[in-house]
Amino acid sequence: MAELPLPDLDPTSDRAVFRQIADHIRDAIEQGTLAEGEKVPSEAQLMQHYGVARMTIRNALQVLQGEGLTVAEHGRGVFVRSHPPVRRLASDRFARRHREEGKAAFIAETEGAGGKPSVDAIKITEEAPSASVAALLGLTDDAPVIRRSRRYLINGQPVETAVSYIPAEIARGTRIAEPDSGPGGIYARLEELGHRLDHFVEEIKSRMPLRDEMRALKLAPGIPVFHLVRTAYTTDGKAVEVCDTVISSDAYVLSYELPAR
Amino acid sequence: MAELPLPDLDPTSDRAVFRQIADHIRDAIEQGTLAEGEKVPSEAQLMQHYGVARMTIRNALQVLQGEGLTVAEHGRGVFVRSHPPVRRLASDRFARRHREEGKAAFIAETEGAGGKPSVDAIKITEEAPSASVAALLGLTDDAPVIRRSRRYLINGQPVETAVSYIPAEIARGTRIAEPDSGPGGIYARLEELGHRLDHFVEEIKSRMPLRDEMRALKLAPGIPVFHLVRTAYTTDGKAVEVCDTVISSDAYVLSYELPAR
DNA sequence: CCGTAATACACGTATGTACGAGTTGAGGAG
DNA sequence: CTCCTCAACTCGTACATACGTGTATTACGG
Repeated sequence: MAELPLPDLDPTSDRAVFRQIADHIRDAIEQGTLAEGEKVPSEAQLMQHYGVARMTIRNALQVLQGEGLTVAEHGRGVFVRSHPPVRRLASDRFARRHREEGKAAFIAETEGAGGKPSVDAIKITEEAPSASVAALLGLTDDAPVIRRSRRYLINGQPVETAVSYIPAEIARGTRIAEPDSGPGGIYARLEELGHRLDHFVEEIKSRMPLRDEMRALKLAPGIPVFHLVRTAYTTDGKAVEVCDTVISSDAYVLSYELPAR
Repeated sequence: MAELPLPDLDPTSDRAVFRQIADHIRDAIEQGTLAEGEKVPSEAQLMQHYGVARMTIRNALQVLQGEGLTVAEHGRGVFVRSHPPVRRLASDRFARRHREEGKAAFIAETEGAGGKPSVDAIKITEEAPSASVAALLGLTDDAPVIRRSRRYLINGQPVETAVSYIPAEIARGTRIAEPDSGPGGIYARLEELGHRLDHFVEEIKSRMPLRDEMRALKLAPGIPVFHLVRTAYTTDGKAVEVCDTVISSDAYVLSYELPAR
């Protein structure tokens, strides 16, 4: 094992021992002494080095894991998280010119960046919308919606789950209610149906994933998600779609261009 | 103490005991049985209820804390996190019409939402930019920048830290290099100096806060941050400012409007 | 030479104990 | 009645121990 030069504890410090240890390892990571993917000394080694109990070491390691700096692999060790190549989700990804090329936004964007896109777990149902979706779509209580849920993967790695809601009055019986929505995706279909799209509004939250999201996106502990809700408006000001997506925050950087006017 | 009806453990389950306990409490929170701000049963009570060791209870509580669902208060108990009123950070906040009203974006926006804005810890220095800032500003190696760092608070609660970088060639000796940048903020000053702003590009990451950020924003464990880097471009395509901000994710929802064209 | 079984090592889960430190409320002193 | 002290309760930190489960290496037998 390559010797990692860790400082000794400062017994005069007020700072808890396990925090001091976490600080030492964090510093080593931030300064590159411990490189990405490299193995952090084992619990036993750290116990020996610092002369403390295992619980203290585990507390320290848990701090780092909660910060998303390390991942523990059962039976193998604790490793410095390697940050996967981050993709940029650009604000013009729904521009009509892309749609007219016949590809859905995700496919076009991923292939353009040299990745192999795939879509997974497509489920389509018709149901009553939640209160918040109904409000965004401007629907009355009992108007049903078509619900399209699916999962996006890049090179087999899940990166995003998405659920679209379209008023059933618009989508029922059209290709929007089929698993394969055809070239250009559902936005192309909506325009063909005479709903000329004018703009989108995206609302972005950041939070820790729920249990299900952690599973669906194969997220390591300490990795938050973007929760993005996009509403599509037509030129006559009507909302025709709401898309609720959860995006792994280490797969993407979001990018927006804003006019200064 | 109001009795919280928690299920018993399932001894046949593969799921670790502390995870089962975390699941029970999480369910109670999600179903509203445990309301926001309410006290989770104490460690001693949970030990008694489940008949397990304290470490097992603490592991369970730590899971929930890592998910941002609860906060522990030393000497008082563990409480269901209450989500503060979330504010919307709109994409038109830097529109010229706002600037011309003579208020900086943050002040105008916060007062509009009925909060008391304040700004804190203003520090201005001149220094050599980091490689990434230099690249965004299109500067050569040794061209210095003016660095304006500050912290924004709403009703005394810190919500955002921001650091702006402006080429020293532009800002040196102007009001941009003073603590009070005057009405309309530095964007107003830049336009007065003949740098007519055309558009901004914002890049958004989501991640767990670093130690310093956690302190500066008074963040509870389990709360991620937005890391937003905005670059301001003039009509002749030159970058004149880079603003690097870290925003508490439970203070804000970001909102953007995108054209469909 | 190869496959398999034993082994060492890694983290995961759980028990029990002890003491420290912040908060709160009850009860006694003034 | 008020103030203060103290006890009780809370979470925070740290120790010691034991066993489970997954991984990788080594040694041995075929």
